[in-house]
Amino acid sequence: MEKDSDLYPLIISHVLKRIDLTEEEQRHFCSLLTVRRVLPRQYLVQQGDVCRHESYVCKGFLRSFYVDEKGNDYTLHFAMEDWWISDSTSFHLEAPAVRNIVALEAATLLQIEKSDLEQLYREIPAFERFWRIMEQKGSISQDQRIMNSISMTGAERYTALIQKYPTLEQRMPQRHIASYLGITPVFLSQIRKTNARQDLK
Amino acid sequence: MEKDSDLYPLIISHVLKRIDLTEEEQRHFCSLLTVRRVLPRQYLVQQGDVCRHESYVCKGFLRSFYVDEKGNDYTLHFAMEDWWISDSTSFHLEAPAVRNIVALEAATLLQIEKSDLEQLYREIPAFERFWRIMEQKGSISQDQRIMNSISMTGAERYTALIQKYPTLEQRMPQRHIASYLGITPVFLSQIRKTNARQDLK
DNA sequence: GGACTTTATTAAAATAGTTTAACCTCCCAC
DNA sequence: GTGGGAGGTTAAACTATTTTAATAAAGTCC
Repeated sequence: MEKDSDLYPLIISHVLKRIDLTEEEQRHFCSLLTVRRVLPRQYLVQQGDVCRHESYVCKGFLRSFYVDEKGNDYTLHFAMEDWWISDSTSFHLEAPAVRNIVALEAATLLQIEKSDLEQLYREIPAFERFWRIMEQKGSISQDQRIMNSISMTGAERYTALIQKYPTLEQRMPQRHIASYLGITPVFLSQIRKTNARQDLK
Repeated sequence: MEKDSDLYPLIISHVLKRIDLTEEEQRHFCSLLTVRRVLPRQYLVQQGDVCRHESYVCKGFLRSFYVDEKGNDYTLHFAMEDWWISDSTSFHLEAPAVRNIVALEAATLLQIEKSDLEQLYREIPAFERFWRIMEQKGSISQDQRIMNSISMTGAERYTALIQKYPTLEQRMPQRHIASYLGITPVFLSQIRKTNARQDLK
C-alpha cells in the first residue's frame, strides 16, 4: 500500500494545473484532506445517507448508481484516477443522497468535508475558482452526454464511450456499461456481436 | 418596450438570492452589463461563432440547438425569464460554438462579456461563488436529465418535462419538445393521443 | 475440487420508437 | 380568394430495443 505522503503530490499537481498556490497554501489545503482507503464492493455513499465529502481518486475505480423501487440499477457515473466523485446535490444541500457510490477496485481517496471546503473558500478564494472550473468541466461533459443521448443510437453511444475511455471495458462490467448507456445488457451484447462481425471483414 | 433601468432590479435580485453585495458592488456589476433585445427568430449565437456573452433572460424565451451534417435539429436547452443561457464551452474556451441560440419570443437580455466577467471575479470574488453556485445548479439539472434519459421511456420523459415546466407547451413548438426529449415529433403526437385517451377515462 | 452464484451470450417473441407518406389546419403573402 | 408553406396528426410498415428464457462461462465459497 502506498504511503499517505505519496498521495498529496497527486492532488497538488492536479490543483496547480488550474490555479496558482503558494507552498504555504498548498500545505494548508493538504491539512484539510483526509485519506480514505476502500476495498472493492465497499460503499462510499449509500442512497439515503448524506454525502459528507468530495473525494479525489488517487487510485482505484468507483461507480455511482441509482436503484429504483423495482430494484433496477442505473449507472450514473464512474470515476478513475485524478477524478473527483460525490453526490454533489447531497453534498451541497446536506440532503439524503439519491445515489450510491461503490468501489469496483480497491481505491485510495483524498476527501474534504463541506465545512472545511467552505473554510477553504474563505481563506483562499482561488479555490472558489478551482471549483468553478471543475464544475464547468463536469458540466461540459454532462452536456455532451445529453447530446449523445438525444441524437445517437445505443450502438453509436457505445462506440463513442469506449473511444473516449478505452480502458473502461477492463474496469467496469458490461452490465454497468449498458446501464450507463441507457440500454439493456442483452442489447449491449448484441451490439458487441455485430461489431465483432464487422471487424472481421 | 420596457426601459433599460427597469431591467437591473431583476438581475440584482437574482444575484442577491445567492450572494451579498454592497450597493457600490451592485452598481459596478450593472455597469458591466449590456442590454440586448432580440426579435423572434433572431439568433444570439450561431454554430461556428464564438459565444462572447453569458446572457441573463429578463424577458422572452430562447432555444439552443445543434444541427448535424444531415440537417437534423436537436434541442439542447431552452431558457425563460430569470435563467442564463450561453454556449458555455464556447464562452469559456473562446472556441467556435457547436450550438445555435435563437429567440422563440421577443427577448430582453442582460449580457456580460468574458473579459468583464474575469475582471469582476478579480474585483468582487463573491462572483466566483455566484457562478460556482449557478454551475452547480445547472449541473444538478443536467444530472436529472441524464438520469431520466437512461431510466425512462419517451412517454415518461414527456410527462416529467411538462410537469416540471407547465408553461413549456405554450412557449415551444412540439417538434422542439420532441427533439429535447430525444424522440420524433410523430411519436410525441402518438404519446399525446394516448394520454388524452387516458384522461377521458 | 465441486456446488453455487453471478455475468455474459444467444435466440425468439413482444414492445417502443422511427420512417414515410397522406391529410388537415392555420396563417399569410400575393 | 387562393395557393403555398409550416406545424401537427394519423396510419402503416419498418427498425431498434426490451423482455423472457435457456445456456454457457467465469468467479466465489466451503
